[in-house]
Amino acid sequence: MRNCILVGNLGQDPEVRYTPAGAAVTTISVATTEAWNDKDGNKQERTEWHRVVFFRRLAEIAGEYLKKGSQVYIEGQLRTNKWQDKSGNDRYTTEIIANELQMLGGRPGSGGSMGGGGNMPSAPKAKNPSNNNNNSNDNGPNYDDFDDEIPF
Amino acid sequence: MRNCILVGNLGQDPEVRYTPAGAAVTTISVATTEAWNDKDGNKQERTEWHRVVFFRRLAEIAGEYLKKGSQVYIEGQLRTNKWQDKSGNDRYTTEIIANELQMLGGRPGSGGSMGGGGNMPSAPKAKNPSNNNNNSNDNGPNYDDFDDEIPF
Amino acid sequence: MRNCILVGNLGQDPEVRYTPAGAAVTTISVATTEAWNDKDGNKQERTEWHRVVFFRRLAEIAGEYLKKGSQVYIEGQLRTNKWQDKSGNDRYTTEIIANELQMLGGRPGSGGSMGGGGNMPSAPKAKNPSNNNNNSNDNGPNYDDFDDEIPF
Amino acid sequence: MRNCILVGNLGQDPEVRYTPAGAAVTTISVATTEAWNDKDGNKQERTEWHRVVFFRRLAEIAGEYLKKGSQVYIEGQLRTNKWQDKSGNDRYTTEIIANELQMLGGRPGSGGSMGGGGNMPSAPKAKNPSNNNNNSNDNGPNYDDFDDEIPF
DNA sequence: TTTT
DNA sequence: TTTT
Repeated sequence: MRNCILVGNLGQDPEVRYTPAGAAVTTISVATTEAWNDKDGNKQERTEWHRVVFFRRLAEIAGEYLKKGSQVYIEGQLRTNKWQDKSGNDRYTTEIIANELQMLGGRPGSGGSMGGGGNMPSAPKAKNPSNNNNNSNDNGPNYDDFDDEIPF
Repeated sequence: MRNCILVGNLGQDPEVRYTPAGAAVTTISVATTEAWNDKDGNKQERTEWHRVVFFRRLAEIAGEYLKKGSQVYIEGQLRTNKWQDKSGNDRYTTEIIANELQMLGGRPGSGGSMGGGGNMPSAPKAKNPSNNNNNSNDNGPNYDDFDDEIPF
Repeated sequence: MRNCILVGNLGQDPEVRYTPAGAAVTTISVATTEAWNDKDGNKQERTEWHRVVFFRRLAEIAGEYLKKGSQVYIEGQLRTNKWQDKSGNDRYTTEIIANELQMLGGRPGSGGSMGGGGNMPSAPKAKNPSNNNNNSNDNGPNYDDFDDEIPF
Repeated sequence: MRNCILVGNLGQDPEVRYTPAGAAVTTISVATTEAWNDKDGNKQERTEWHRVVFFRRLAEIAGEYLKKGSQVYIEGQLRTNKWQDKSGNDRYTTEIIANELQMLGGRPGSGGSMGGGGNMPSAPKAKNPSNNNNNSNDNGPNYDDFDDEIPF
C-alpha cells in the first residue's frame, strides 16, 4: 500500500550513503506547510517535517537531482524503526519509505547552490498519448493487445 | 502515480476474459457510498459506481477471490479509453486500472452465490512486527541490510 | 493535504480522553501488514503499527464504535510531536491525525470481546445511485442545481 | 473519501461558469504523463487527460490563478455523470470533483499567454512551525490545548 | 532546515 | 490541449 503522499520542499540537500553491498540509500527532509484560519479568523500556519528514505535506483536519482529547496511529490509507506540510544533506551523514528518521486516546478536550476544544477532526467518527449483502441463496436474498450501498451 | 483509491463493494461478480495471448483481464464494478447532511440537516447519500480493470496475475486473483458484494480496497490509475459506437461516434469510458487489491472484511464466504467461495490467499498470519534494527547507537536507524528486508 | 491512508486493524481498544474544555481525544493503534516474496521466493511479511489520533466528534465516534480487532480505513495527516522524557531529552512521536474514518467489514459484533459490540452508524442503506442529470443535450453535464446535491 | 490525486498540467485555460444562484463552477483539463520502459527496453510514455471540476470558492480561485500550462496538485473524488446526447442515447462523463487545489512550481508567470499572469494567493509567510508541546514527562504528547492549534 |  |  503506497499509503502516504507528500508535496513539499527539501530543507537541505539530500544525504546519500551506501550499504556495504553498494546500494544507495538517500535520506531527505521534506517540509509540508498547511494554512488555515483559526476561530478568530486569523491565518494560522504550520510546517511539518518529514524524513523520507529512498533505496537503490530511486536513491541515486534523488541524490543526483534533488537539492535544498527542491519541490517534490513523493509516494511511499510509513515505517517506524526502533533503535536504542546510548543509554539503552528504546527510541523510535518514523520515516516514509519512498517508492515514487516526481520533481515539481519548472526548470529551477539556473543558479542553485549546487554545482551541476539540473533537472529531472527529462522524461522522453511524450508523444503517444493514444490509448485509443479505436475499435468500432458498442461494447466498450477491448484489451487484446494490452501487453504492448501497459506499464506493468 | 497510483492516483486513485476506492473502498467499496462489488455490484456483481467479476467478469474475467483472456487476451489472445492468454493473459487474464478482469473487470469489476465497485460502488462507493458517501453520506452527508444537506443544508436542511437531512441525511443525503450518493452511490458512485466505478469500473475497475485488472490485468494478468491480479486479474486472476480478482476473478478467483472476489464476488458480488465483496468489500475491497483498490489502488489504481485513471484511464479514459476512446472507442466508437455503431454510428461511428466517439465514446469515452473511464476506468481505474488497478495495481493493488486488498480484500476487506472478515471471512465472508460461508454460503456465497459462487461455488468455491473463499477469501483472499490468507495473508500469512502476520507475525514479525519487527523491523527493529536494534542497533545500539545514537544515530538512528541504519540500513546496511535492507536488501534482506525490504520489498522492492 | 489528507496525506496518509491506512487500512488495518486495531491492536487494542481505543483510548478516549478529554481536554479540560471537554473535547474528546481518541487514540488508537492500527496494524497494517504487507506481504511480499523475497529474492529466494519465500513469503515475507511485515506488520507496521501506526498511532492514530482523532479529535472532537470523530474521537467520540471512534471511541464508541471501534474496538480491538476492528478493521478500519483512515485518512489523515502526519504529525510529529516533540516532547521531553524525564531526563530532558528531546523525543519525537509521529502520529496520524485522522480526518476520515470508515469502519470496514461486515457486521462483526455478535460476540466480540467487548460488551456492547456494535457497528458503525449504519450507512443508510445506499440506494440512489443516480447523480444522473438526465439533461438532454450534447454538451455534457450541467451543474445548475449542484447546491442541492453536492456535499460541500 | 478524497479518493483521487492528480499532479499534472492544464491543457487550456480554465472555463468558469456560474449557476443561476451565482455560484462559480470551474472546469479544467489536466494532463498527467507516465513514462516506463517496455519489454524491449524502449522508453514509452502515455498522457492521460482528466476533467476536473471545482465549485464555489475553489472554483473562483481556480479560475483566477490557474491558466494553460499551470502545474497543479489536485485531490478530489470521482464522479460519473449520466446525460443524453441528441439522439437520446445515454452518455457518461467521468470527472474529478476537486476538494483541494495546490499550485505547484515556482514563479511561473513572467510572460504567460494570459494578461494578468499571477500566482497563488501567497500562503501567508509560514512561521509557527511549532506543534511542540514541550511538556516534560514520559507519556508522549498531550492535547490539552488542541483547540488552539488544529485546523478542524 | 524548505517553500508559498 | 499540457508538461517533462
